[in-house]
Amino acid sequence: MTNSQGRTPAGPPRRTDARLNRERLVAAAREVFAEAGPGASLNEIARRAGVGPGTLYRHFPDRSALLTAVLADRIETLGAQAERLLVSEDADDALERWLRAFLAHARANQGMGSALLADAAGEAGIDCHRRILDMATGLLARAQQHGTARADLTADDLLHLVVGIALSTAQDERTGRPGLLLGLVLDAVHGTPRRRA
Amino acid sequence: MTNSQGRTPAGPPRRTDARLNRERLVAAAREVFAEAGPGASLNEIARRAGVGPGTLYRHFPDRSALLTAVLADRIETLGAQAERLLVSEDADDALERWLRAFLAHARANQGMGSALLADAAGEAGIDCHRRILDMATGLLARAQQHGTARADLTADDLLHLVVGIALSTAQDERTGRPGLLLGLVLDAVHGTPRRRA
DNA sequence: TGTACATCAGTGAACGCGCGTTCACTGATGTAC
DNA sequence: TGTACATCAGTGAACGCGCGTTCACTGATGTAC
Repeated sequence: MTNSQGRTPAGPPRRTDARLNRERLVAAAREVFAEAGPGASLNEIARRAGVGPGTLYRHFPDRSALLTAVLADRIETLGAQAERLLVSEDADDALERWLRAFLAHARANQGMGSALLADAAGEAGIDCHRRILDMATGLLARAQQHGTARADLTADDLLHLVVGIALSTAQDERTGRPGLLLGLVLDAVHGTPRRRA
Repeated sequence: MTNSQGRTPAGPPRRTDARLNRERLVAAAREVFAEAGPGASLNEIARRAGVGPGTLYRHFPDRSALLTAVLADRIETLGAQAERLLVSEDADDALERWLRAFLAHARANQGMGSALLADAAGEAGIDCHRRILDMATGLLARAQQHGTARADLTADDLLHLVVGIALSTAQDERTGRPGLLLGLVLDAVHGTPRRRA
């Protein structure tokens, strides 16, 4: 109420060691989730962060809170990019660029996809979902109005396809593969629906 | 060597109770894998089959053997369908029908996708992978030669996309969704690649 | 600036749980006569 | 067809493991004076 140095009620903890540990935990979680998927061991994350398991629970009441924290800065990045792209010249190109970025993030964090799509536990998870969906919706709508994207297409469909690519190529070492598959999907996005016989 | 009543060395066990239990285990595994994914508890499967855990291990040395057994009849079905479709009239339609069937199977058995694609443990898993890939390759090649499928497309790409759809819609209750997404992918399959600016 | 103290964060052993897996034993089955 | 037996399958308690989670205690930090 009085001072402002990280004193905001919803902000990070105000003690510096607490904040440091929080950062360590998120960093470790990012690593471990990337390696072992969203079901990775929380104890292992605490271990990797160099703190006791109790510390992890002090900062993050459950797995989904931790997942959300890991996702948060990725989403921040994507959000910034979306804003920039929303005012760019080529609406189709903007959509493509953003989807490629999203794919990269989803691949780097297996949890992203699965956490975002369905049973995204907790309010925070829902919020992530919503923000991603909003970005995609904005870019897609513009590509439909001022570009060549098909009208019969929802952002949700598009995200499902991209997340699918991320999931099905999760253990694929060939780096070009996901981008190639996304290219195929993008062809469908800009093509016209087949005429049914 | 002498008689033929299930005496084949690689065949199912010859005692009738053993065979019955094997069938029960596979049926239970089908259920449980469908519910909990390929990482489901083996003890739970044994429990659901009404046998002791030891019995499960007698029949299936490891999880992948069990997964493979569950997949086997699905693959049998898909294989029969592929043979029929390979001599059907419309090559494009044949590919589409088979992909839709494959998608349904992959969705009904979350394990199918992940087990088939990457770390398909063991020789049997590799074999499943190979068989599926062969079917897809045959149908795609025909659609490329006698239909309208794009030439710059591999069966592996196609399967990745379809498995991606299966994975990303795994917990989706809307039944029409996966088919719709596959429709989009099929549009890309038959469309021409975008001209790059 | 220096000190005392209340508060908040960290610790890590411990718990209960379900998992995969084993193995000594029991029991059912198929076979040979 | 009927019986004796060897073989093979089933049993399920038990083991060790790592998991998620808790909590009584310790210690560091920021604040007030």
